[in-house]
Amino acid sequence: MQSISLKALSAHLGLSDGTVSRALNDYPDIALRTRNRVKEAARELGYSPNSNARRLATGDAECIGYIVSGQSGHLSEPFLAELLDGITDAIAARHWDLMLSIARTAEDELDIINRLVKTRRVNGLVISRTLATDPRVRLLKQLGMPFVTHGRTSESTDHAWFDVDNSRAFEEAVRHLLNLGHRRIALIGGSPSYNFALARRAGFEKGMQMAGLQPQAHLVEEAALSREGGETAMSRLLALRDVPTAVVCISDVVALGAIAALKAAGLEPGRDMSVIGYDGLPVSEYCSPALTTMTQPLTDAGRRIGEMLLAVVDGEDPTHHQELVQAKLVRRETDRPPLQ
Amino acid sequence: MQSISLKALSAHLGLSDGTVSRALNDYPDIALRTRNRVKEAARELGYSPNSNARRLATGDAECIGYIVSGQSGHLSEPFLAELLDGITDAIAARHWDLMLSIARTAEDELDIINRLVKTRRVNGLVISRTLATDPRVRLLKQLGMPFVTHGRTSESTDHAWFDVDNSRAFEEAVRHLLNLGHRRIALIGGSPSYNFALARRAGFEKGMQMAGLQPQAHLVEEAALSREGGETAMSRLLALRDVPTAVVCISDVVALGAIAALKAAGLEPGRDMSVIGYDGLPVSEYCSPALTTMTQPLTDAGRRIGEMLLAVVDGEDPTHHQELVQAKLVRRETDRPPLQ
DNA sequence: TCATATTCCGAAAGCGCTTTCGGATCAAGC
DNA sequence: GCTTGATCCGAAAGCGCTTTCGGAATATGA
Repeated sequence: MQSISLKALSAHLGLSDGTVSRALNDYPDIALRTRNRVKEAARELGYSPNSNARRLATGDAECIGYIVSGQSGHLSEPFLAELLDGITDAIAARHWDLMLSIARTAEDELDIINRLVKTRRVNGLVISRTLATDPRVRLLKQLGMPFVTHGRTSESTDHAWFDVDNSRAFEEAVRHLLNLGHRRIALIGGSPSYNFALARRAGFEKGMQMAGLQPQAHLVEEAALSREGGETAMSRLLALRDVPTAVVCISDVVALGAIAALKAAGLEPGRDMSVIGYDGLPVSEYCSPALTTMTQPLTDAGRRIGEMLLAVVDGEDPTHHQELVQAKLVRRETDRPPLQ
Repeated sequence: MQSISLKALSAHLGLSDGTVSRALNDYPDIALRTRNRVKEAARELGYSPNSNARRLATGDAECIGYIVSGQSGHLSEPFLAELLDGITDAIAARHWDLMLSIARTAEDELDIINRLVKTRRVNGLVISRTLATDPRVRLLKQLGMPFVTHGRTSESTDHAWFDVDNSRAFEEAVRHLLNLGHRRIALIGGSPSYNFALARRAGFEKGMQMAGLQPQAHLVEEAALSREGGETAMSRLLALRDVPTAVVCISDVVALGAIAALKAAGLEPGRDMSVIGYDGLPVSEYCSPALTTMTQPLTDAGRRIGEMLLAVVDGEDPTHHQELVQAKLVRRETDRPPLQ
C-alpha cells in the first residue's frame, strides 16, 4: 500500500519522467494541458514523491529544527506545546516538517547543531533561551546555516530574532507596583548569562530610577529558574531587616516558589507582599492566590518565528527579520497596595 | 564550512568509496586495520554522511514521528514536553530524530499520516490519545507502517501500545474515597469515544460495585476535557438534591475546573467535597488547595514508547511490545473524610 | 517561401551514499 | 607445487528524484 514511483507514473502517462517531474513542479516549459493531465493522474494514482530522493536531488531537507534546552534535567519549558503549535502552523503551509531535538547540556546542544547541519537534515534552526554571548549562534553563523533565535543575544544585530521587550516589561511591572504605593521593591532575577535575565534586571532598575529610587543591591536576588530557586530567594528576602513590600520575579515558576516561601512563613501573598511573575503560564491562573503576571502570546510568537525562519532560509536578509513584541500585565490576586 | 563527501574522504585515504562506506558501517569484510584507519580519518576530517543520500540508498529515514492531536484549538497536552523528552532520549541512542506534527482535526491527522508514510519521511509513528475504535491505527495497519500507540484501542490486541491501567487507577481512587468514609461518590468523566475515558469509567464503576454500591447514573457526568468542562459538570452536580460528598475527575485540568465551581459556590474543596484528579500535572501541586491526584511517570513512559517503537521498526512482533503500567495515588489536600 | 523564434518534451547526467558481486591476494592443506 | 578456502577490497549498479541541455515541432516574421 505504498506510493507509486515517478517512473510508474510517467510510464502510465506515456511521458518521460523528467517531463512529469517538471509538470508536477510547475515548470513553465511544460504545456498547460499536459501539466494538468499529469497532476490529475498523480492525484488518481495517489502518487507522492519519495522525500528522500527529492531531498538528495534538490539538496534541501524541507525540514526545520527546534532545539530545546532541557538543561536542568527536567524540561524547563512548560510552554513548549504552544510555541511548537505556532511554528508548525507556519511551516505547514509549505509542507515542511519540524524536527525536534532535546539537548541536555550546552555541549550536547552544539553537537546536535553540528550533526543536524553537517548531515543536512534541516534547512534552518530555531534556538531558544539565548545567552548574552551564545556559542550556538556563533557556531551557526560559522556553519552558514539559517536560524532565528527566540530571544536576543549581545550580537543580535546581524541575525534574525524574535523577542519580547523584557526590559520594558519589567519596567512596567515596577511602575505598576510604584503606582500602588510600593517603595521597597525587590527583584528575584536569574543568572546574568541568560540574555533575558540581564534585560529584565535592567528594566527593573530603570523603572526604579525613573521614580527617583535607587535599586538596592540587597533587594536584588539571583535565583535558579525553578520553583526551588524562587523559594530560597524569597526566604533570604524575608530574613532581611527591611523586608520588601513587593517583589518582581523573573518567571512564573520562580514566583510560585516565592509564594510558597511566603505561605511557609505564615504570610499572605498579595496582602503581606505583592508578587508579580512573568510568562503567563496556565498554572499562574489556576494557583491560589492567582498570580499577577506579565504575559506574552506564545502561539503567535511561534508562528512569527516559523515565518521568519522560512524567509531567512529563502535567502532574505536576516537583519530584516527582527521582531520585538510587548508583554502585557495581567492583574490577578497578588498585586495590592502595601499594608499600613 | 560544510562536511566533506565520502568521495573526498576515500580519495584522501586512497581507497574506493564503497570500501570506505563499508568500513564506517562496520562491515566484517573490511580488515580491522583499515576499518580503524578509515574511522580515524573520518573523525579528523570531520566527515559526516549526507543523510539524504543515505536515506535514499538505505530506504529508511532514521526518523520517527509523533503526532500531537491538538484538536481543541489549543494544545491539549500540558505534559507534552516530558513525554517528548523521554521519546527523544530513547531514539537518540541510535542517532535517530523526532519529527513532530500537530493535527488540528481528525482528518488532518489522517492526512498527515498518509503524507509522512507515503513520502517515506519516517520509519515509525507514535499516536496519542487513542479512541476506542481509532481510524488512525486502521490506516497505519493498512499502510504497513510500524507504530505504537500511547493508550490502547478496542483492537489493540495486535499492535504495540503503552498504556496506564486506567481502570485500575480509578478503581483505586474510588476505594480510597470509600475508605475515607464516602458513599455518595460522583464521576466527572469524558467522551466515551476516548478509550481512556471508557476505561476510567469502568474502573470507577467496578470500585463502587466491589463495595456493594451501585453507581448512580445521575452521579456520572460527562465533561469536555477542559477546565470549563469540569466547571459546568460540577455545577450540575451541585444542583442535585443529593449532592455527592466526593468526586473523581477524568483529568487534573477537569478537576481544576470542578474546584473552581466549588469555590464559586462558596464551598471548600477537600472539606466540603473531596476531589481526586488524574495526570499529576505540575499545576496540581501548585494550585491551592493542592490537588490529590493519580500520577503516571511521563518521562519514563516516553522512553519506553521510543524503545518499543524502535523494536517494532526493527521487525519485532508488535504484540510482544505491549506495556501496562500502574498509576499512583498522590495524596494532597483535596481528599478528606466526608463532613458530619 | 525561407529563416528565425518560440514552445514543448526526451535524454541523460547527476545528487552522495549503500550494497552486491566478483576477483585478486595470500595462507593453509595435501 | 597445486588446489582449495578464506580474507579483503574495487567496480559498478542502483536508490528515485531534479535539472540542464539540446532538438523536434510548431508558430512568427520578412
